[in-house]
Amino acid sequence: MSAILDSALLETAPKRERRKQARPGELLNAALDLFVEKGFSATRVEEVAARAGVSKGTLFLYFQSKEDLFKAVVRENIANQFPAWNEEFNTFQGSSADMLRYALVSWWERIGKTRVSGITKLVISEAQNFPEIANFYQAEVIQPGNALIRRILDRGVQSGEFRPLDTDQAVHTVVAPMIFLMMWKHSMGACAASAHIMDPEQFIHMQVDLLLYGMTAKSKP
Amino acid sequence: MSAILDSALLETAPKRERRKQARPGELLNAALDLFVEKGFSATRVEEVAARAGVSKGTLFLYFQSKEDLFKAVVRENIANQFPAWNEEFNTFQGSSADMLRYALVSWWERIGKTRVSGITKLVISEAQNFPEIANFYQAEVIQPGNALIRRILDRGVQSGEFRPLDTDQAVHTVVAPMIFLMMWKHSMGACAASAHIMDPEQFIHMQVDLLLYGMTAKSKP
Amino acid sequence: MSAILDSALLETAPKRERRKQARPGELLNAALDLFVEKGFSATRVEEVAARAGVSKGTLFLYFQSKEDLFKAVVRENIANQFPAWNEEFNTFQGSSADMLRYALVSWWERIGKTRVSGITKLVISEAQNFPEIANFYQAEVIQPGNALIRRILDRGVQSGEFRPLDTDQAVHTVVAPMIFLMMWKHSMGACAASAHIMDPEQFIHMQVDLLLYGMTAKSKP
Amino acid sequence: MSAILDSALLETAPKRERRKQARPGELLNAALDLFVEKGFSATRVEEVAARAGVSKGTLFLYFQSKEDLFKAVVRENIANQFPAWNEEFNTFQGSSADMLRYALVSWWERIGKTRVSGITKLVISEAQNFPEIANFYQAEVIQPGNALIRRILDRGVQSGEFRPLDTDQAVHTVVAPMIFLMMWKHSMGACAASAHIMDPEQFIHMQVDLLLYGMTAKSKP
DNA sequence: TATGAATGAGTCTTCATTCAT
DNA sequence: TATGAATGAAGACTCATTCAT
Repeated sequence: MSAILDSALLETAPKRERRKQARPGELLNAALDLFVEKGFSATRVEEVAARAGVSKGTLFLYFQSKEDLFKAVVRENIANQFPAWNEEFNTFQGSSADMLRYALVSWWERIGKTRVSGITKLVISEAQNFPEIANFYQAEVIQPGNALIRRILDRGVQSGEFRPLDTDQAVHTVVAPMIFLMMWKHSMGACAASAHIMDPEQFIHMQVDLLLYGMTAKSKP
Repeated sequence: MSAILDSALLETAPKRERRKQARPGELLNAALDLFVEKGFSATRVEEVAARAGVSKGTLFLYFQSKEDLFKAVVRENIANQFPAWNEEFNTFQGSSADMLRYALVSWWERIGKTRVSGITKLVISEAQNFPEIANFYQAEVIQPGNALIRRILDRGVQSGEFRPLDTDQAVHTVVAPMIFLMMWKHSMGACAASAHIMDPEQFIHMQVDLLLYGMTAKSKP
Repeated sequence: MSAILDSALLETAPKRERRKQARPGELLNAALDLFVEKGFSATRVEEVAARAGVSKGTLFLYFQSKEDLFKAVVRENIANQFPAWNEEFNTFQGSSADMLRYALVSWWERIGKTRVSGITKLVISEAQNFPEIANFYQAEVIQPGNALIRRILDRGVQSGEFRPLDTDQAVHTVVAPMIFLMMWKHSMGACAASAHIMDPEQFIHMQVDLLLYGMTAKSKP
Repeated sequence: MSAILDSALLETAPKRERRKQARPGELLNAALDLFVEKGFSATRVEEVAARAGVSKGTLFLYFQSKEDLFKAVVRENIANQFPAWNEEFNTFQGSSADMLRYALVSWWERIGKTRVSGITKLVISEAQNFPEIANFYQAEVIQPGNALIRRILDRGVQSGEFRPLDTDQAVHTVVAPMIFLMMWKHSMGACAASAHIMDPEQFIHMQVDLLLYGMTAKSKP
């Protein structure tokens, strides 16, 4: 079939295609791509809409504002995962050391290695210019995430597996390397020259080793 | 004649004249503050001018564009330091191991711990949206910086102090932790909760120890 | 058959059917509320539809445009009353003075004191921005209304009860206070502080007294 | 000189004419025109700018927002007159009856008969949709205006010229007809057919007569 | 050199109206 | 008939850059 015929036929295709429930998902997907690629401020809602194959107005049918769109992206891709994680942790069988390692490794699988981790880089980069977003992220991601980690640490302390810890503080020691990984991946890691010099999985295991060594030793964390 | 010498000499000039000559410096200083605080895109040239005590139009007398202003900030604060470093390295007396440690420690003193390190965070955060800036930074900072480090490594290899290395690659291993430190400082490090969990000087010495261990060992870098 | 009779008959029809038939009426009712509350321009068709319990699309099934909806509101609530008034006036028994008083008092009862009077305020407030609406209102409300009043005046003049008058002009003298009342009610009258300083019924009777005095006196109107 | 030469010469005229301090005044003047003609909501800032002979951006150089522009129009044309009025009232020689008449007549001369009175119609028409404007107008125009009138009434009561009054309430009785005049002028009065049926000056004097009659009589206000 | 007035392209957001189902 | 998804033109406001003085 010739290109001419093709385009002629396509002319008759419905211009207003309706995909109903699919739309929000397509928009969220496009938004995730662009937010990760360009950041919050530099992402144009019109481009998000275009990438999702809809007009600008359609986006505002599903999301009240650009900020709202961003929050939805965060909820869809990160915050929504917390209940499942909570569930997993409730039923986890094994030592707290294994649990910590499992948590970080599976975080890497589900978040860190995917484009979703770009969201964290974005928030860190632009939080100062968008306080509302910073607060939202703090409340919906950072606090629940920290709580999840603290549960593991508390579990280990209570079982005597870990030595007594200020778990509120120790949480940061666990989380910091993960944040570093995300920053790395979406900045220097995106640069060909630097990409190979760190293996994330290896890095995570090394961090876990370090952490466990510190938390089982008798000295301060 | 360096800007630093300039301003020193002009201290004695009549105030009006001195201010005139000092304008670019004041603008660069204000720009550095604001770029570090808000990023490139979110910094308003008008605010830079206001903070320097001049009008918006005056800024464009000295700098052709916002991008040009940014480049000048980079040159003034980073690129300009390379000749001095080169000089120091030419005359450095001591082992290459000492030289490497000295390089990283003095980098921390002169760049890393100052607000200048915020520029690197900015570039990493926004490079994707401003390719021209990325290229400029690559050419004027990253490449000279890497060259400087490679000189140390080459020196060590040639003297037999270090084992044979692909120094082009090894450079990244040296630089990456420094970049990490800057990202940390200007993102998580700015957050009170995370600030205390890492001591930069200690971190640098640890990294140097690791690097030297790796580079003097018989295994691959 | 009038809309009122329609809805009375349909009371006994099955609920679903009745609702179907009732749709335009519900829309007109909601539209009247919102037009009066917010004005023409600031009223959102979507809100009208929502208040009528239907979707935005349904509204456009019954009314071609927002303007058309407005015209229907005017017809339903004002213009439709003219035939009945005409009928009443045809069969009115009594002096023309009584007739004039009756006309104004019953206008107050049926229009002035109800939310319908808000329409007049709206038209006066926004006519300049919507010439089409201004023309429509002129043709469908003002002219028939004036004609109605002129009939009374002509009747009085012909019977010798009133002195010879340029009734085209005199009509304005009769109508102006009614318009004032509507403006008052929907602007200053809505303000608590001013609400009590005028009693509409009293005002109307006073106006009628004045008018009759003027029209029966020997001097110019 | 031919049209061609003319336009050729005009090509060389500066496109960016600078009139400095004149700008805000020109913008306020254009804004007053358009606000009165179209109302607040329907007035486009771009059109205001165009009428003032400047670009959209220039308007925002002088006024932070459309609302701010409107407030400036009100201040410039109405609120600014209160100090002068206060001064006049402080030094007024004569009876309080004369003073009241003088106040209303000079109000008509300076406000009522000018396009400025259109602002009051606008506020009354759109207050419901712009609460911020309503509050502003209440605070900057209505309250000072009422205070001015109350001073006259209080003066008359204290001198015994007027009978004891609840002057807070009586103020509305004085103000209402003025508001009516403005509404009339900018709605029905703008309509050719109704324009002649009321003479504002005559109306004002009649109102004053009525008021004075009521306030000097022994009955309730 | 220094100013600051002026510009206009670009951005988010709204809403009457259309159309496939 | 009824829906509600989709559109796109329009509007307020921003800001890097230019230019007359």
